[in-house]
Amino acid sequence: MGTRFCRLRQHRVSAVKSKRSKKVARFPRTSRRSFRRRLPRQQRAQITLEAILDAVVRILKKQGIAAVNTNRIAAVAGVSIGSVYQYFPDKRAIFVALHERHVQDIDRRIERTLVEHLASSLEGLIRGLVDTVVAAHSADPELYELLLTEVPHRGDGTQDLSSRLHGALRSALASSERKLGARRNLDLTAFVMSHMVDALAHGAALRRPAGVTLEDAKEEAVRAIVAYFQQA
Amino acid sequence: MGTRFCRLRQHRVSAVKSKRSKKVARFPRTSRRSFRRRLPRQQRAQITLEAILDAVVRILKKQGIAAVNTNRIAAVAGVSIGSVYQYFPDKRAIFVALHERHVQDIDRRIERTLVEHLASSLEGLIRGLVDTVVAAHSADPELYELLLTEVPHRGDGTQDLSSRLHGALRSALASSERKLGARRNLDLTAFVMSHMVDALAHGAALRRPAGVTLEDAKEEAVRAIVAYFQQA
DNA sequence: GTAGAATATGTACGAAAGCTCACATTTGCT
DNA sequence: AGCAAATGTGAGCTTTCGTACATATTCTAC
Repeated sequence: MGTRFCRLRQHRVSAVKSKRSKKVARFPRTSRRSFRRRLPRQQRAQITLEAILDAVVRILKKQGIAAVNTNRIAAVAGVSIGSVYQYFPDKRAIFVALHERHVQDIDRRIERTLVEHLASSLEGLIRGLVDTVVAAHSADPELYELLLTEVPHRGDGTQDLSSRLHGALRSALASSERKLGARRNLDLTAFVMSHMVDALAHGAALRRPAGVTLEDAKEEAVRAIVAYFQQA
Repeated sequence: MGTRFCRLRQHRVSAVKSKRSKKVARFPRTSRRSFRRRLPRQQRAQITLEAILDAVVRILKKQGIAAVNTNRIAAVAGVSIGSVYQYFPDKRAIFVALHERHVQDIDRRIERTLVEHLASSLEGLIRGLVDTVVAAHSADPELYELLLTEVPHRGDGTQDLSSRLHGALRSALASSERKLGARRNLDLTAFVMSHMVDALAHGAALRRPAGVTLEDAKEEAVRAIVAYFQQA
């Protein structure tokens, strides 16, 4: 019963329902509704929006993707179905927004890490990034796994984790403090390093083989990335 | 119009449809139908099954995931909707089977590569694996991307590419021909290398930054993995 | 405090999609 | 040929999606 999780916000029930005019001209089904309906301008709208996304997460974790339908989302969020469709054009858009929220969370973490390591050695930066990505995935591994495998989310590249890391590493490498030999291709180096950070941190957090501790995996990941960077 | 792609196999239309007894006891909706309905024993059943999976791929590539519904799958496969549900308990299971088919394809390629490189140097093996995985992803990058992002597929770990690579690399490393220092943890080394192969090959095939050629990316991937392995 | 904008409600409903089942057809086997 | 098992069929039932809209509540600005 999802109602246990409803928000406490209460809504008065309308005392009177007027008769509806039947046979109204309906919105044609063929029109494309790929836009988000309404942008939240007030804080309560933002709360509603978050409640909807949180509801999806709860249903997903407790009952699986098959149980996620729009009516249940509304019920668990403690919101009417009408409100759901005021912010999302369709069910799929809800999933995309959920992914976006997750990606933005990781983005913020990476940004913070970059700032913290402006003066660090390259190894320090690498270690910081690995820690950050591991932490991001470890915070809620179950959810992360579900988002990755069960929830469709459109692969438009730009919201891909390693492409964010690529940009971060590229500028870090380009900064005069940490020069790399002129012979090296900046993009190529950043490409390899970003995919290594992503994959190894992800693997360390979620796909560790038996007999390998998280600490060992993180340390080895850092060693591998540094080894690559320092190769002759 | 999906019908253009229908199989040519024709079915006679029943001349007479008997009246159905109304109000029959329906299959209770609550019962779990997580099993595959029927196992194909004859060749035509296997053909039907493949036709269904191929139909999904065609719809997916031409019209996107939103257009993939069970009725259309049946139509494009040139099969009745009933046949679809004789082999798959639900729509989701079709997606899972599609993933399985893909994973098995990659598995076969990896197995072949391993056999081919039984006598090769480690670098040769690494290069072979990178080539193989890149080739597997390059064969149909669009489909691969769709499968990964749009098509839900349940993440049960074992069908994960890098865990297959892990096993392969672990035994390759363990073979007496290519000893690694006793100080090194076999699982840990295989863990890092498998994730590197997977991520870098995948990245090289599908997520290459502008200005980096496929060849460069592959070569750099091999260099990075070898550098890790050879580090002091 | 009041007007107007923004937000929320929820029933009713059409369209589409998921899925079932009684029956028809084909195949393998003797 | 003939029978059972395997396979295939498709009308139609059930569920979900998403819309419409009249109405109710809350926020913001003045």
